Amino acid sequence: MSQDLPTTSYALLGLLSFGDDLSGYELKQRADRTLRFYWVSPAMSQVYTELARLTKLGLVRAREDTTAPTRSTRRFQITAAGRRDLQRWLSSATVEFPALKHPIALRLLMGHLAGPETSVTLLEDYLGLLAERRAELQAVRDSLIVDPHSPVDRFRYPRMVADWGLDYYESERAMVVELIRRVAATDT
Amino acid sequence: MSQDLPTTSYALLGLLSFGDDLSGYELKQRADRTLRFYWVSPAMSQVYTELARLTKLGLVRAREDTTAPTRSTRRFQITAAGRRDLQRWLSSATVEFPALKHPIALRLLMGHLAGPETSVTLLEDYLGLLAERRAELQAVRDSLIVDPHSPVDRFRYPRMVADWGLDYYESERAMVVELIRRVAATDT
DNA sequence: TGTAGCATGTAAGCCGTTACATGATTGA
DNA sequence: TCAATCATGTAACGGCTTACATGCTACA
Repeated sequence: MSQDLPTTSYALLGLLSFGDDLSGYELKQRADRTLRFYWVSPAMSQVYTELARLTKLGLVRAREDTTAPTRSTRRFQITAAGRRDLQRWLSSATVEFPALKHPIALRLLMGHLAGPETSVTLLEDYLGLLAERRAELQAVRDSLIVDPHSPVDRFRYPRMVADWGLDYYESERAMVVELIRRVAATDT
Repeated sequence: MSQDLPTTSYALLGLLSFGDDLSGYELKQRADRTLRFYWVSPAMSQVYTELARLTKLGLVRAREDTTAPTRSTRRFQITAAGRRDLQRWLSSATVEFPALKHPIALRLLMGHLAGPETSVTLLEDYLGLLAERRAELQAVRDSLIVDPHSPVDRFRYPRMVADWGLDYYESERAMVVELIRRVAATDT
């Protein structure tokens, strides 16, 4: 009966659509491994809030793990209704253009205040961050091997998305190198 | 005296650091032409809220345009303190990694639910949006010509940022074309 | 024995949005 | 004269964060 949820809800629901059921804690970990690179990694508290909402809407179902005494681990799985809703969202929602918040580009814009040296340093620092990120995503990509137990290749699409990200990081790296050259060529 | 403002405040302040004074309305327009592509374009209401805050902090100053009778146009200019504060922010703040919210990548991740046809359509639609955006940014880039009245080239850095964006759009286009190929190669 | 990781949640608050409210000026 | 654009603001609220609160389990 859900009309329109925030995109992050569908994102988390989507992470539960790969066939396994996860605790809130595990869902957060999966978000950190995938969602983080092209959406957001929601805070733990939001993951639990979101799971509560999705449960109330009947899009996920909790399976209480009653082995533990006090605070039990609740594992969530997507319901048939949830899968339907996700499918509807995937085909119906109008596609928005990606939103980029790029602090480095923002700072470079004000290069006339910072000066060429500071701007070059900024870009060089960014190159470092970029290499780190790239390595993290590469590790994720490497773990997305063809699942031998699955009849269909579950990770086919996640692999494509990861490759997309890696390609993006590479093109950023190349352009930042070029920008450093251009800034350094400024006569002071 | 400002300790730490949200980044958008500094972004708007930065737009006022190019030498001319702007009304809230004009500042919004400038944000739409520049900031939009790699930060956010704040809502009109926020531009005015932000200008009020920056004024209270002494980082911008309003010059009342008393020619009009009732609702006068207030034009804002950056103060010396504002310029100092921006410079401090530019050199001190730790650089955060860019945050990307990419609804298309998010949807592609769930390609196993949507199916290859829907996924291809999604990517093709994105290609259209991308071309539009590219054209918009190209128009902005073309308007950033060397200012003959300015002793230093005011738009040198904005040009670099615009070129950066154009390069990004081009690399996205190429990768999306490749992704369409890969999705289409799926056996159904 | 104590710390890191697993595990779940509530409360307060920030940043920004949309909706609402108002009015002047310019040109078709 | 009517619509579009210029122009300025307030109110309500949404989405997400950080800070806080709690407790178990495994291992060094």
